[in-house]
Amino acid sequence: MSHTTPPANSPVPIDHSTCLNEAQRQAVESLDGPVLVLAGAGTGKTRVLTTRLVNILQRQLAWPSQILSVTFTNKAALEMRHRVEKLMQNPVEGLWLGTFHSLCARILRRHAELVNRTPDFTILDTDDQLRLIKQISKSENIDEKKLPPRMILGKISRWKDKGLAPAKVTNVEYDQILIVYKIYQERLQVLNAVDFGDLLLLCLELFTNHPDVLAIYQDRFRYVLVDEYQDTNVAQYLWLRLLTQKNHNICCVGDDDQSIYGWRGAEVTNILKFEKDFPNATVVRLEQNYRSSHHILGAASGLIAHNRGRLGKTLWTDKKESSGDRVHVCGVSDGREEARWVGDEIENLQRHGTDVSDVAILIRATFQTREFEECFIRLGLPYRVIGGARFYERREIRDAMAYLRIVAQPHDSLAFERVLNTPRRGLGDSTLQNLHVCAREQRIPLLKAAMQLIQTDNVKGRARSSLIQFIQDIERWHSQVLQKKPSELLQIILDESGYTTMWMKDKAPDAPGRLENLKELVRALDDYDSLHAFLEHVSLVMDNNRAHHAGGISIMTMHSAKGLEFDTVFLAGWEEGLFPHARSLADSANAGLEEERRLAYVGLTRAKRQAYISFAGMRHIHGKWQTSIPSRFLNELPKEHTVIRSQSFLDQGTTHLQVESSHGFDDPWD
DNA sequence: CGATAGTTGCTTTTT
DNA sequence: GCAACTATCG
Repeated sequence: MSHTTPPANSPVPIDHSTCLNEAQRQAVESLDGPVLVLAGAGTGKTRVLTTRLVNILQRQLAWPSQILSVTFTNKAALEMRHRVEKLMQNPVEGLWLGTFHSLCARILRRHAELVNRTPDFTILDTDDQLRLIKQISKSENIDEKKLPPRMILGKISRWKDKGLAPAKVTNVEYDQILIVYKIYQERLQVLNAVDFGDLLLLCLELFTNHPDVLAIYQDRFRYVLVDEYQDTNVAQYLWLRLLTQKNHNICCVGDDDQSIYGWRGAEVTNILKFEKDFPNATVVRLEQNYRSSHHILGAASGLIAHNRGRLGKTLWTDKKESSGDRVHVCGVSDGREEARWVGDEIENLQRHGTDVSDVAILIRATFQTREFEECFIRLGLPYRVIGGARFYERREIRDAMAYLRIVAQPHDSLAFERVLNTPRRGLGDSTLQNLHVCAREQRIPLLKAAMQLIQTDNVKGRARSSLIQFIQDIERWHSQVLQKKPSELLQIILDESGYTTMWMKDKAPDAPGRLENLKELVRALDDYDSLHAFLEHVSLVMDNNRAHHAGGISIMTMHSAKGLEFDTVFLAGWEEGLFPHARSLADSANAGLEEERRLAYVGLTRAKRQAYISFAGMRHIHGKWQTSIPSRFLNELPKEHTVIRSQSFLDQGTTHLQVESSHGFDDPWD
């Protein structure tokens, strides 16, 4: 067969015959009732979903705005829209296409008053959340050693993932955390803010408490489509169930073997019990893989077969055994050598005509990017880090963002607090305490409290004049929000507040870099006409697609590689402790291990033609050298699909890797 | 209040 | 190896 999989970003007309048999095709195209497409990696799940979407549009069964399509990332949503428009040969206006979070935010803003917010509520990020939790912990006299804020936040987030508001939590075991949860929710309401979990939780509450509102959306969305269903959590499941109760036209696609977000509250059980939850559901199973070569598929299948508790699929391909090489496994001495080996291999591929933008390096943890970056810069290889060290999480960017927030939304107390004394203007802890007391007593935002305090003489001396100045500044900038372009306004704020000066005077080695980043932010703001649009974009999308259009080798975590495919894939750092990660083994029997194995499966199946796996004998972690032993996953790869390659230091004595492979891969230092 | 030096603890993965 | 917190002094 001459079937070839088109690159993810170049849509082609859908060839139904290659993806689906006749019965399956009918199920997908009949468009009536619930459908679950259960399929393995590389079987074209997203294409099936697109087919259905285009079918609905072409048959004009529904207006675009009557279709709700949920994808896992905003990037995937954009891509899907792009494909649909290509196939429809027209822009499609009004289609509701996005992530659960962005779609919920859209609904919530329309009914904000019903969840005790105003339509311009702020969406908090992790940093803001932690700050709040810390404040509450302190005022409740909770020992941060025994109950770290991170852990409290984690627990609260899990509750939200399950759709549990404080009143619904029954687990007495965590009574202290529950108290914090209650206060936290109250504080969010006062702040006119929501966090990520709230977007779903509040939307769920909105639907349950206001049947009239729910009815609007049930009528509106005649068709609902969901991608990556195995990664939905309970809240998302409940949300979908409410929405589809009327029309029952839900179509989900997913693969239980690719469920890798359990730590974030995703429930594989959602996909396992689909038929029970949506009666009369048609289940379509796709098992022919169109992506990977024979050996890659064999290696991945052999690996995932070690998991219990899966629906069980046998992926097959009609690609010939000769169509590709075995998976190469290579041991190296340390992280630096690993990077050099990968760099050498890529240069080799380049010489044989491979385009490096078809090559990806997939890693377990983000710190692994560094050595590859250093090496590729030295070799002059073009690369891009995807996800990685996030731009919007850097301190200077967050400070600048806080300035924009307080100027755009004067009630945003968290932003106010962040920049009150940044740069230093003599408004320290005591002034802040003062403001907090005043704000809490009258239930007003900090900025309002500040305005009141300067009318009285509760604040004296230098602090007083500083505060007056600061308030005047904010008011002036606020009055310019609609007049100036967002990028100009930011430049004005940064200069007038003394923020730029602060970093220019700073003699720390990273200060110039931070100034660069601020410039970059001003540049990014140029693409937006409204400050509010930008702030919404940042809180929901958060991804940094600056490097998006540049080609080059992609470096990313296996988690962010989900849904993508590459000609050649390097999987680095297959060592016990790193992959499977030590922390994932600690909890819940072998559930953590199985999720790691699924992650390995996801990683391997990203490759179309060639996969390389490497492991290092030592790694430089936390400034200390640590020896490591090869990952157990290496032993689980069927031997007939792998080939072991040795590298420099291993050359002399390490053919024993092969000889003793019945015992597995030994620690090269043994 | 702010600057500085010293101390801790941490890094799994992300919408 | 770094960032974020803490103690101490001016």
